[in-house]
Amino acid sequence: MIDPEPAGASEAGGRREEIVEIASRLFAERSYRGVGMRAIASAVGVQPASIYHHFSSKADILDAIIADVTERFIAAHLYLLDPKFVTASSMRQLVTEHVVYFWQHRIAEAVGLRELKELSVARAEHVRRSRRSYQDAWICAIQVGVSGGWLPAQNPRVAALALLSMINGVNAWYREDGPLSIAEVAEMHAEMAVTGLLGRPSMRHVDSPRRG
Amino acid sequence: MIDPEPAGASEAGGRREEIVEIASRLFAERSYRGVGMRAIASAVGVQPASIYHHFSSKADILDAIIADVTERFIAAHLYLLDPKFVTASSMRQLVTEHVVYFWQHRIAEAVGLRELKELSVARAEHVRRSRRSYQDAWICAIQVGVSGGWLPAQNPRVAALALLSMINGVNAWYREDGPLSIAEVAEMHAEMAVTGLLGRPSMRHVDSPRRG
DNA sequence: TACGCTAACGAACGATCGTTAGGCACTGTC
DNA sequence: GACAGTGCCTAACGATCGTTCGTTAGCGTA
Repeated sequence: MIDPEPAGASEAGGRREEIVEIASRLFAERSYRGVGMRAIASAVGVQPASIYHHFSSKADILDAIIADVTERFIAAHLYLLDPKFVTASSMRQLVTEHVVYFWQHRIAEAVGLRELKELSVARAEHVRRSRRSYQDAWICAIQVGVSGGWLPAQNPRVAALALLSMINGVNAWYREDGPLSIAEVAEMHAEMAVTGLLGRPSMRHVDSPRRG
Repeated sequence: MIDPEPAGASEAGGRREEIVEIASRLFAERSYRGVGMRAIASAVGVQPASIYHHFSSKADILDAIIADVTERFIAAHLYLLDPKFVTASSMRQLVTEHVVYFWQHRIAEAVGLRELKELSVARAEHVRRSRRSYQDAWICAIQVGVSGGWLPAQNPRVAALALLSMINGVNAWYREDGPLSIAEVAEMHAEMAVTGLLGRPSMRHVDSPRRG
């Protein structure tokens, strides 16, 4: 039973991964600025100075947390919104996978959402651009559906942003000890999104808004 | 032209209101922990110590920002969800007013959303309870609509939370210099919510979710 | 003139912040 | 057996944090 990583260290990865994992949990709970290097070090079971053997700065830890999580999902799923092949079915699939993925990575996603401004300007802009491309793909896909006559959405841009708010909001209220699995919630959202939010009966009565 | 409040001070209120207004803007931009008393004081045009004549602590300023904004809207609009009188029309009205109100108070709402944990436990719990009662009223109202047969929502709780995520998410993407007024966006959301998200055609095919 | 109140001031308190310097123990390689 | 590299240590750096101190100028009232 001679284990070179006696306690806490989740598995093979080593200290760097362990620091990322622990720091993201702390950042998610108490915010980036609310957690000092001493708190991270103490949670890892190490002295503050030792962290600087694995990361060049505190912001570098935040980088490592946010870096891929957001972009990996987008890069891997953008094809489902390809204007040439998008269908109601592929939209449904994407909504489902989006909800499940975001829940599975909820800690990093929460940090990425909350602490984006703490990143260096270049890094933050990169993440923002990535998100923007995902948004735009959704808008475009819905536009295609409207043009093709199989989606009656009134305003593709507003519909897309409302849809994304809806599915990004799941993490804010879903609890694992509730009556529904995340997969069930995801399917419900796919259903609400594609046949409900985007596919409502086209009675399109645009009455005049109250203020310009 | 002898003005006792020469510069910046928005109007009658006096220093206290001025500090609340400036601090909420700073907190929204750089987060609660990212803004020191010296920064607030400097933005107000005063020495740090002077702020303690108006507030007993930094957290007290945050209290003043978050205190009413969240609860005032809820208290004023909860009647629209009264189970005995709720209709599709009153739901539509509430969604519209919700979106407009939240946009008009977007700075305080952003701070209230982001920095809720920085509040004292009692204060934070009070706000959470208030939000919860609003949520529950929505769930109950949708339930009434389903029972009454005029809302085909599949799961009232999930539908309500999805709806709230959708309308709370507007502030995250809406920009005033875009092509749509906030009133127009609000009306669109009311339309999407009531005739789309909640009122989709009842083809209710509940296929088995992938994972338990 | 004396008092009390308000709103502000400059200066400093102890604590904590992110970070760095320098050294010690261990490991594998020449 | 010397050497470089790794991982961690103790100790401390200067900066900034929220807050408190004692004081003062201005104003209204007795």
